[in-house]
Amino acid sequence: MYKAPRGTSDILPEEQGYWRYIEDKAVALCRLYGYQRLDTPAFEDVRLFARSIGEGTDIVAKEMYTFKDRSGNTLALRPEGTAPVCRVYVEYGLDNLPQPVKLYYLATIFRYERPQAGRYRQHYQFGFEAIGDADPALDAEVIDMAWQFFLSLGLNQLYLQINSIGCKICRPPYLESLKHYYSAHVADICPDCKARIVRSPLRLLDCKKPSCHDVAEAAPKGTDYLCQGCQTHFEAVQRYLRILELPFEINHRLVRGLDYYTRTVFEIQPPGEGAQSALGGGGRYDNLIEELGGKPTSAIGFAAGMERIVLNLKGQEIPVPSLPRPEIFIAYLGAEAKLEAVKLASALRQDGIAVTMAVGDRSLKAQLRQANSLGSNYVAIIGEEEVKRQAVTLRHMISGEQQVVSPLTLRKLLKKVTRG
RNA sequence: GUGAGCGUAGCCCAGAGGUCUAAGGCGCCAGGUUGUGGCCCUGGAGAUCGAGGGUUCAAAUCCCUCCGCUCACCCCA
Repeated sequence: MYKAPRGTSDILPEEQGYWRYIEDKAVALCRLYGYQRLDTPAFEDVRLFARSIGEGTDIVAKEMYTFKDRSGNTLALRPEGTAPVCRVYVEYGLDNLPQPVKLYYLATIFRYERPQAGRYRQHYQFGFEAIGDADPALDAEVIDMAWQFFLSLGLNQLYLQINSIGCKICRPPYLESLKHYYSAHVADICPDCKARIVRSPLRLLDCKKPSCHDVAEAAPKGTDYLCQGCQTHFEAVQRYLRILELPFEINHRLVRGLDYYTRTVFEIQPPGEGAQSALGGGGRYDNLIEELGGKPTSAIGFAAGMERIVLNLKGQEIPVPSLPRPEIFIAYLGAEAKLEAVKLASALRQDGIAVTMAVGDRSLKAQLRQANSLGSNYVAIIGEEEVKRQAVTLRHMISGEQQVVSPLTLRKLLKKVTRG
């Protein structure tokens, strides 16, 4: 028997309420903040990702779904959402629009990873990017927007963490100092961290092993090494966040896994200890557009994992609106009545009313049972009696009241009742 | 890539060598009402017990291999 590939999942009708809920909130949020939707292909030239995310990152080194197509081009299923947006910005000359350009996406992301709770090989991300300005007020607006998104979903007790990882001027000296510090403490750290000293020093700070905790706590702080520009920027961001009354905290150990980040990085965490728990994260990437062939352009963005949001909505028992149900179910008894039922269903749909018609010539009892489980408020019953009288029996499923009316009257009644 | 746990009907699961022709609940179908749902009652369908091999007089149950799922590490949303 065929099964969904490892790390992928099917979103069955009964789950769709969560997804519609999240998407609706995302779209409403983007309207409020002035972001426009952008859809890009599921795959891109592999180099777009390799260059932007960083050759040394896990995502590029071992997690991309890379393939050659029949003409020999090497493509990759998108492993993140920011690079394609930047590609579009450069390719279509969006630098000619008033800046910053604000775009959002709801898209599938693909990474070849070992699946576990909240981590999949295909997942959905909602993300938004503001490209074309370095104003710290824009950082604050993006962080605010991310925070308001989760608030609008009804999620509680979230943590907002921010940090600054500097720029290409002040980060190298900091990394040197970090390496120097850790080299002096190799005896106290885990084997993974020893490897990180060379491979990805920033990640040293992120190690969750208790044994490394003290060493990381005492490590040089990136914010102490910021150049004048980055320092001023970071302070300004915090000032705006305070004005917005966002409950942020500075986490000196917050770093992010993609190479393109500069200055502000931030993450939103749910309550509890979950393993790979970040609901969303983002940051500034002031060099990326230029690296992709555009003019030097500052930008900042955010992305959230939709599956993790669903997980948290369920965990916090947040109710989501139920999906639409048929307004009326049409039951029939006998071949002649069936013809009338088909006609009535068509007429009601012309009126814009959601109709489910019974099929399969089953007992009235079975048909009503089905109407009940579909959750329709009304059932129209057409049997021999009704055919003879050119009428239908309209049953209200909540009160149980019934009346015999003409098809025309039925249409008028339903139009009135289902409006609004 | 590493480690741990788990695979019994569509779903949740009992079962721990013979009493298993595998129990129960949900769901599904039908009847209780010659044309009336939700509650209740009755009945029914639905399981190569993940696959293959082995031990044994006897395997859902013990052993091995494989496959799959889950959780954790790594890393990320």
